[in-house]
Amino acid sequence: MTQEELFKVLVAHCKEYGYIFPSSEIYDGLAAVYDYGQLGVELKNNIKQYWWNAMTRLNENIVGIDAAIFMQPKTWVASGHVSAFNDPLIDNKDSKKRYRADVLIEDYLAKIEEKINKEVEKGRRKFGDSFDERKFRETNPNVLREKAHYEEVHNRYVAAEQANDLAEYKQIILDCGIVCPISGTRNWTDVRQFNLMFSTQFGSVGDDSSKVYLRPETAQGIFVDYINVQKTGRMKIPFGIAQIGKAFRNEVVARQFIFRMREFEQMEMEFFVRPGTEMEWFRKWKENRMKWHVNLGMGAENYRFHDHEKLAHYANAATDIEFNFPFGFKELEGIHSRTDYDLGNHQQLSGKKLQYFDPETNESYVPYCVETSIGVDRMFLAVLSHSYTVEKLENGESRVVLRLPAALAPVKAAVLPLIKKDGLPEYAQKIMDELKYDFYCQYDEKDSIGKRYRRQDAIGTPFCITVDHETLNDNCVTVRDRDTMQQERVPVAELRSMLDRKVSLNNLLRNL
RNA sequence: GCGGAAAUAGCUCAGUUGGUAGAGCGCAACCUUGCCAAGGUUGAGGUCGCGGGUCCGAGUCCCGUUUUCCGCUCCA
Repeated sequence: MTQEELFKVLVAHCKEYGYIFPSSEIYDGLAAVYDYGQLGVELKNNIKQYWWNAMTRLNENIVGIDAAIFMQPKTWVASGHVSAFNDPLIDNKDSKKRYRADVLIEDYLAKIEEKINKEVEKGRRKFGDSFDERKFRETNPNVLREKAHYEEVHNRYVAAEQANDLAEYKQIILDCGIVCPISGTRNWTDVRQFNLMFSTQFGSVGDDSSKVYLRPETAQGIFVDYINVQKTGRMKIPFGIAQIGKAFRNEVVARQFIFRMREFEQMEMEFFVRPGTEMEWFRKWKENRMKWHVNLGMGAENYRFHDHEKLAHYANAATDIEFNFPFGFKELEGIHSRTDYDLGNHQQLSGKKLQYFDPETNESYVPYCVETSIGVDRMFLAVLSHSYTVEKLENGESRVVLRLPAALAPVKAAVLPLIKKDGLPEYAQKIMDELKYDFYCQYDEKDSIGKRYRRQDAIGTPFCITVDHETLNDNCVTVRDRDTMQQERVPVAELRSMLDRKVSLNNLLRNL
């Protein structure tokens, strides 16, 4: 099976077994929006819990918050999202290429400047030492013509930008005869606004002043709450704030199943440090986060770092942890050294002091910040795509099995009476009642035992507990392992401790 | 947003030159059944993605539209 085929089969498997459904499917769905089904939500919750506990329980200096999705709109001015997430885009119908309309016009303006400079250079060569550049610029007819044109276009462009007049953008492009660099034609579509932030009306009577955004990242909730947490939690630098929550981006193209969705969930931790120590912490968190991933046992070779060479304006170091997805190595988690960009901007725009007095150095400063940011949905996809296997058995049949890390598996154990009579179902039900407080278990008495094993394999249940006639005498059950299909006889009284050892999240955390 | 492909039962799919909607698996009930997708009986489940058009008649032909996949494009 090729990787591409595997991906398709995986999507079908997710739907068939209640992991992931297309959202609102009875109404033909909604592009790139998915729902987590009855098993998907369990796996997702386990992933979140593994992360949350690793952050907040294993690190005494990291606490969690849950900030609101709605935030005061100024937040997104300070963060840079309002300017960075708004693009007027235009397509060339011949080359099928898409451009930012403002960039096309700016490039055109730059070309006029170039022309003017060339004229000036020509003049300089012509007149030699007696060349008066200022006078030349003010009198040369070619320069004056180009300059007038530049100013006209520039003024129209600035006006269009301020008024956000998309039709005017297009008119400028047409009037200037700007062509597509690829096709060389002027066959343009209309200019459309692509706002990557979702907005909605706050309050039931809507006007522009009540427009709010759905947060495009959870991090800003941490930054605006920074001072509250630091003061009320008596936090000493270095310390971190962790958060799990939904974020929303109106992606131009959202694809590849749950890899890029318009509504997605992030697990972010912002670690605040003394300026100058951020690279040390950046390295520590790189190491720490990789350890968290590898600890799941999905193979260290399936992860790699990808250091950013081109850094975002807020960062002085950045790396991705990439995972080997069915469609190649892709970003799973980002680790960024964000300097004091966010807190600094919030301090400036809000006018509230966001400084920390460091008793060790006796100085006040805006802390620097190292961020770890992972997509829950991407993590889910990584776990699921890695776990899905089709296995050839000795008898020639094939078996579909989800080799999920046991601590993340939705159902930890299935309790199965070998047959549906002779008191076996009743005994099995008693075992269910014993285990259900600690582990999510499923009871199943329908169909042959073999079929029930396969059903549990398909949803990734690590263990099947089978009650047979002998159980009634010796109080022992058969425990069948999902991966090896090996069976072992275990006293009923020891089931709980056995499961705790093999499938509990705490045990996984202990290995970190 | 552009180009290509696709959409029929819960799932995977068949459906001939346009002529009464099909299979396997799954699901429910009962019987049978002693460890790796057993067998039997019965049953439920489809306005063929949606909307128009052509035709005596459309799952099938034409147009539009929605969603998905692949490729561009975009990507804090």
